Amino acid sequence: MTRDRSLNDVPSKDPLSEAARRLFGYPSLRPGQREAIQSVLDGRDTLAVLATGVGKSAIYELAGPLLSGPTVVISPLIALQRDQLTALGAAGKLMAVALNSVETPRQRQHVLDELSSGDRRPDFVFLAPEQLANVDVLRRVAEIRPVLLAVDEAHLVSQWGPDFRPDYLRIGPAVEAIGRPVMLALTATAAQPVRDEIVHRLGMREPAVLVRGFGRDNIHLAVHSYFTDDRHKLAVLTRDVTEAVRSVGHGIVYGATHHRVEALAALLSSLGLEAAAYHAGARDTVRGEVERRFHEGELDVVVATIAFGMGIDKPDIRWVFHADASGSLDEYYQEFGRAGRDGGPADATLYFRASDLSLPRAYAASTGPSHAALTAVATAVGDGDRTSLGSLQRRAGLSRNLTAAAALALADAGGMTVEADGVVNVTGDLAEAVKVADGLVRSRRTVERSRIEAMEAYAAHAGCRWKFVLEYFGEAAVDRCGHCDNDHRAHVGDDGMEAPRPFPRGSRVRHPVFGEGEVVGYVGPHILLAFDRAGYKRLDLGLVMGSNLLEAAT
DNA sequence: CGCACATAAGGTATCTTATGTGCGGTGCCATACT
Repeated sequence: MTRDRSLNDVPSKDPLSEAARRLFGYPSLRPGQREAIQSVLDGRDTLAVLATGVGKSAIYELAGPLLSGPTVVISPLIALQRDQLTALGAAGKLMAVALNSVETPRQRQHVLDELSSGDRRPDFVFLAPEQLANVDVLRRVAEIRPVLLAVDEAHLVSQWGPDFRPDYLRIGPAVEAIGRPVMLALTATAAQPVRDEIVHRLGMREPAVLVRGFGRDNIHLAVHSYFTDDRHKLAVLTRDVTEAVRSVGHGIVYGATHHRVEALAALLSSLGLEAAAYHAGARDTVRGEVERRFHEGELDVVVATIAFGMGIDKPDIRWVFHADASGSLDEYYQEFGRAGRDGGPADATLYFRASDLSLPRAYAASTGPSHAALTAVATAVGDGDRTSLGSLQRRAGLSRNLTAAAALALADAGGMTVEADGVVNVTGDLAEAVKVADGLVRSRRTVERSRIEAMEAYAAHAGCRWKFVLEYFGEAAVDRCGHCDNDHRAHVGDDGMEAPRPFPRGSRVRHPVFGEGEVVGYVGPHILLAFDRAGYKRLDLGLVMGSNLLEAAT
């Protein structure tokens, strides 16, 4: 018999909040968290796009135990896994383990044994996606019969999967192999095309998609783009950094290359600031020391490449300046979003020159497996119709990742399948599959390139910048946010005339050249579209209206 | 894609301009060495 509490507890406690308090001591749940947990508890695959600071990990921390079974968490960085283990350890009531290459073989074996036969099986298992490629790990994970699989930083499926860390594309098959638990994908940023790719790649079934706002009222957006050359830009940037450190506090400068951030850090140091460089080329001890000093407030500024970010949750970063533009608005949003997490005022300023984008363009041009790699892998399959990724790698003479990326591209092209355990089955004509895969890689490069155009369009935008960002992420926005540079200038951009809006935001349209796509939003005299194949395009509304360039599609 | 740097060419300036080439971001994991 449950005790009737209606008499002494005026509003009856809801079970989620109670579990949150009992298990983790969370005083309350935020709206996004509650909906996502409920969705998972209802047995639905769930994609939660929740802004930084909402506490996404709390969703699987609570949903797993409430489903009364183990949770597998796919996490991209060992450092993040470590943070989560520490947090769960501090809560004290639940058992969490991680499997990664840092553990000694003994520790690793101990964890594996615990999965199979321990007296008490772990409530949480943290893994990088690469671990799922290990058949032993896969088997043991299957044995604990996980009830929930959570993919943290799920946008990486789309961002890193196609070439950098192809194991991100193998999560989908692995989910089937471990008994198809409920899936939960978590991210702080995903524009509509990215959401679609996450759902598709992970093989989520009719997922609930929860999107909390992308707006951050405390962050002021600005772009400076009047520079005569790079020296001029750096002169203005260093002046602004000095001023910002003096008047509001510490921040981050993002730069494009190792050499760039080293040089800038040295320059700022020579001006008397506590500045340090951070990039993946530095020794781990140096990187750790920079993180620690920044966290403890010893540094005025960290000058960093994109390596500095995930896991940095210092709340009082007052400004994020970009010495070089990011490769996409998605990345830019992630990076500047590290400012002002405490809710206090913060600045996100882009120091822009059009030539900044040449580097991202070069990366975009080389993304995905080359024709040579596709051919090498197709040839390595030979006459046999069943082989493994491991033997393909040896025969093709390519790296593990490139082999996997090429094999997965050939699988997309219908030439083969790649099973969770790495078994490759030929299912079609491989010569044909190479051609199709080439086409798929090319169209991916086109899409990557279009994302750079969106970054460029942001830099050039004369209207409200927040409106531009929010519409990019598929969110309705007011015409003037009041906290960006353009809104502070009088009568710039938006001239008050209502531009015509022939298609609702989010609706499907068809273009004679670019094919089908979705309406992202209306930016000044342009309509911003995300085409399935051609990527982001900004089209002139006058032209669109005048020539019936677009028609509604279903 | 385009910048930085190296080399070559031009014609006689220890120097300018043209042409060529390399290079650039994220991290897992396994394996082969001290």
